[in-house]
Amino acid sequence: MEENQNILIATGRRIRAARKENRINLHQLALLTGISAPALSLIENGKRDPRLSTLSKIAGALRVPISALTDKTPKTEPVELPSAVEGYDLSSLL
Amino acid sequence: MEENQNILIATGRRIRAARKENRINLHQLALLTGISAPALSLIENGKRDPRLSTLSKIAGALRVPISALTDKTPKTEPVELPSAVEGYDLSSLL
DNA sequence: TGTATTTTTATCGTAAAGGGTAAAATTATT
DNA sequence: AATAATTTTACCCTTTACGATAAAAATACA
Repeated sequence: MEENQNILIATGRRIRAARKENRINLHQLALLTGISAPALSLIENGKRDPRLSTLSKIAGALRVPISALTDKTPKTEPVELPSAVEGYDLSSLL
Repeated sequence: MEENQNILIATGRRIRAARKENRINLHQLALLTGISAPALSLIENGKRDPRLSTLSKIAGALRVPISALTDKTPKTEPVELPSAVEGYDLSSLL
C-alpha cells in the first residue's frame, strides 16, 4: 500500500488546500458533502482511500474538477484520452 | 445514489474506452492492475464505486491521468486549482 | 493563561469494495 | 451451427470506507 500512500497523501493535501481556499472548516465541508468531519479529516491526511463518489462530492462542494484533486500535474495541454499510441506487449504475461 | 451513478457510469465508459485503445481484455487488465476481472467488469459498467487507489492502478495501467477517466471535460486550459473566487455563504447552514 | 474553535483519534455498526472461483451469458471466430 | 474467447453474474470471504458519537489533541483567540 506504500505506493498508493503517495496518491492518497497528495490528494489529501490538495483537498485541504482547496478547502482552505473556500475558507471553510471540516464541519462545514461535512455539511456540504454529507461526509462526516472525521472521515474528511482522515481523507485530507491520506489515511483513508476514498471512493470515487466521495471524491465527487468533495470536488463538487469545493467547486473544482476531480482532476484538480487527484492529478499530479494540472495538465497544460488537453489530455488526448488514451495517450497510448503503442499497445502493450503482453506476450510475457500470457 | 442516483446522482453518483452518473459519474460512476461515465467513468466506467471512459475506462472501457481507454482499455480498448490499449487493445487489451479484462483478463489482461486484471494482470496489469492486480484488480480481478470481475471487479473491473463491475467498475466499467458503473456498478461499483471504486476507491481512489483502484482508479490510480487502472489509470496507471492504461497510461492516462486519472482525470482522463473521471472528468467530464478534458479541460482545455490548465486548471487553476481553486476556481472559487468567492467563498460560500454558509450563514444558513450554521 | 484560560476559553473557544478546529482538528484528530478512537470505537462501534453497517454497507460496500475487492479477491477468488465458477457458472452463465455474450460475443467473436472458424 | 459449433467452438472458443470475452464478459457478466453470483456466490463466499476479508478488509475497509463511512456515519455517528465522544473524547483527546492541537490551534486560535481573548
